[in-house]
Amino acid sequence: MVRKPPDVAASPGHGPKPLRVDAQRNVEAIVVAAAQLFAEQGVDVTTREIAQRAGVGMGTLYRRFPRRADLVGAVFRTELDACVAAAERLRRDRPAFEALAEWMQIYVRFLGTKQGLAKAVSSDDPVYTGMFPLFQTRLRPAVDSLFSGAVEERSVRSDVDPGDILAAVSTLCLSAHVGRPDHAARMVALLIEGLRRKP
Amino acid sequence: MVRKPPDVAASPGHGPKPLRVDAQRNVEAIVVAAAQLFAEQGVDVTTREIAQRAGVGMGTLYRRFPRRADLVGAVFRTELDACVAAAERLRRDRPAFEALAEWMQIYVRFLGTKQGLAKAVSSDDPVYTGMFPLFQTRLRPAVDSLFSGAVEERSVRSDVDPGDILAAVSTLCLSAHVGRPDHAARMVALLIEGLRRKP
DNA sequence: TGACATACGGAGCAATGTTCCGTTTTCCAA
DNA sequence: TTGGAAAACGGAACATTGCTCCGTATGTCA
Repeated sequence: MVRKPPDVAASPGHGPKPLRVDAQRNVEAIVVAAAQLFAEQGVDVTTREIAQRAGVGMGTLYRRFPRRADLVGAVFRTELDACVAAAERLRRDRPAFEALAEWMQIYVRFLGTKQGLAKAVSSDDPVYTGMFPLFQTRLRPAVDSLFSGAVEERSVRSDVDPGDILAAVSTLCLSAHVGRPDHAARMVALLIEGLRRKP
Repeated sequence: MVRKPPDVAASPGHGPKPLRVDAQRNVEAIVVAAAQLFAEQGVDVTTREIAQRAGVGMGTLYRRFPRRADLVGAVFRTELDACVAAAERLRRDRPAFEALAEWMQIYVRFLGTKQGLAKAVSSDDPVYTGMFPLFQTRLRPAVDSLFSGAVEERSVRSDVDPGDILAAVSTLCLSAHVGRPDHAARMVALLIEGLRRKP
């Protein structure tokens, strides 16, 4: 019953079939247009508007992204990479606890710029539901590394699941409830504090 | 541009104008039907279905609840009271920190049964946006009382805003991201732990 | 270079929130 | 008790929006 998501990334060389050049061009135009519009107006922009901005028809858009959610997912995924890179950099350059705490705040700010995606992610649409696990999958190795560093350093408790923390922080940040913009940052700080190993 | 929410509670005696008896009956039928359907199928049930279950026409439903969100809000508000009552009871019957921690877990479970309302609350529709502050307003006195008890008892830090904590816990619980059902409970426990006053 | 698979565009479909309006019911003053 | 105005009712019709269909155009390759 669940439709298979489209295989559209065009990773070099090995995929089941290369897209025709016009198709490839259009896919890229669509993702760029969607990213722009999401940033400008939130994830609720209509598919019509996205297609128009990309200079393609509805049919073209839906051929590549059979469900609206697939497009949201594609844009989302694209923006994830910088965050992973930041984690790796901190892990290398800083003491473990500091790296962990600081990356969390970076992550908070990163998600803060993505307001409006909360709705999408907390929807019960299967495609969106899958997006959150994706976040986990993608970020997990980096966060695990930060965590295990801190555990070795004996600066945080060892009885918590890094995945849980990641999920909690994401939730906190993606929520549109936050009144003052620094609310999420403070709550995350508190969470990290609860994490610190007691002497 | 923002429509005024309907004044439909029919608090005894003083309102601007009493509803006609048939109208009053229908309002109640609608709220009851909506509550049932939200519980059974989530907040996404169609207005048509709600009207049908309530045995009224679309016109009747929309006369009382000009926007779908108004109805969601009405149901939401109704379910809030039990939670406030629980807080007051705990405050009376238990040591302060224990009361605080336990109420949080009650709140977690309470919200846990309301899955699917996350979407509504994190929407950017002005009516929904106002719903979260309402939660705060309604629960705030009870939670403040629990907190100030614990602060007097010197068992929690005094530099945090109870409202922040309430918001964070709500966010954590209303989120549909939680994989295992006890995730929220554990995160909240961690938050409370971070709250505890260090010796 | 021609034939065919692939891709394109956009009109049209279905679902759903919301409005409109002719009909029915309640309420109250005479 | 009753007559009529105000309030309320029901549901067909409208607007928006995600998504599908299909006749036409275009890239690809022998």
